[in-house]
Amino acid sequence: MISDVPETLPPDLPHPARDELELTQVLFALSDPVRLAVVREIASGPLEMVNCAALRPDAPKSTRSHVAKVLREAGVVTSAPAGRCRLLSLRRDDLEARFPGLLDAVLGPRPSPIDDGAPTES
Amino acid sequence: MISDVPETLPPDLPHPARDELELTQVLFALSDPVRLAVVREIASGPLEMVNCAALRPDAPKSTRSHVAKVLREAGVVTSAPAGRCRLLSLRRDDLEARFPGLLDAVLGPRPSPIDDGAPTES
DNA sequence: TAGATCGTTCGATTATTTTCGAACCGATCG
DNA sequence: CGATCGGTTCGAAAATAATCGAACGATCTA
Repeated sequence: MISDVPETLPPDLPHPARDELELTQVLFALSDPVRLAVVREIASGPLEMVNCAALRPDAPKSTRSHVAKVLREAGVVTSAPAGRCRLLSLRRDDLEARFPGLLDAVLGPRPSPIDDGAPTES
Repeated sequence: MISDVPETLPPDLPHPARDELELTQVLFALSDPVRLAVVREIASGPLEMVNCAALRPDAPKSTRSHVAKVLREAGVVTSAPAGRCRLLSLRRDDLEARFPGLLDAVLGPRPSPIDDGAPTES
C-alpha cells in the first residue's frame, strides 16, 4: 500500500544550486554587518542558529530567521534541520567554484594560530 | 599677495580615505548590477562618465550621477573633474591594500588575450 | 558673451529591505 | 499527551534606497 504523502510534508528550505549563484546577490548578502558577522562566525565550522552569537540571541526570532534567509537564498549558507535546531554551514566549495577567491578576500587574513589576538604576557 | 579664495570654490566631491573604506559599504556598492558593470568597464582604465556605457547614456542625468555617487562614497572609484566631464577611475591600490584579493575576485577571471570570448571558427 | 554640454544637488515619489508580533509547525522532554 | 523550545511564515509598519524632473554650476565653443 502506498502511504499518502502528508499534506504538511517537511518543507525543507530552498537553496539555490551552485550554478544558480549570482555574484550580485552574494555581494548583497555579505554587505550587511550582521550577515557578514554570521558568515565570519560559521567560517570556522557549522553552527546551530541558536548558538550563533552574531544572530543576536535577544533579537526577535523572526528577525533572526530573516537574516538566515537572505544568506541562504543568496547561496552563501546552507540551513539544515538538526533536531530542533538548524545547522548553518558556509557553502565554501560552491562559492569558491563560482567566485574563486571571493570568500577568502571577504573573510580577510586568516587569524594566525600563533597570534590569537589575546594580549601577550610580558 | 594672497589671492582671495573665491566664494564658489570648486567643490570637488568627497572621497573617503583609504583607511576609511568599509568592507560592507564596498560590498554593497558592488552588489548592484549597474554599478558592478561600471566597475568592470573602468577596470581596464579610467573612463569619462559620458563615455561609460554601463551608465546607460539614455538614463536621466540624476540617476547616472547617483550611481557614480554610491561608488565614490564607498571608495570604489574616484571621480575627478576633467574639462566638462568627470573621469572615473577604479581605486585599485586602495582596495587592494585594504581588502586584498577582493577586486580580483569580483572582477573574475582575467579575459585571456588569446581567448577574447568570440566564437571560434570550426 | 551666449549656448550647449556634462554633471551635481535637491525634493518628491516609488520600490525595496528591515523589523517585529502573531500564528503556526516539528522535535524534544516531562 | 501537553508544554517548551527553535525556527518559519505571514502581514504590516518603519527605514532605506532608487528614480527622476527641475534648478543650478562650471567648462568649453562659437
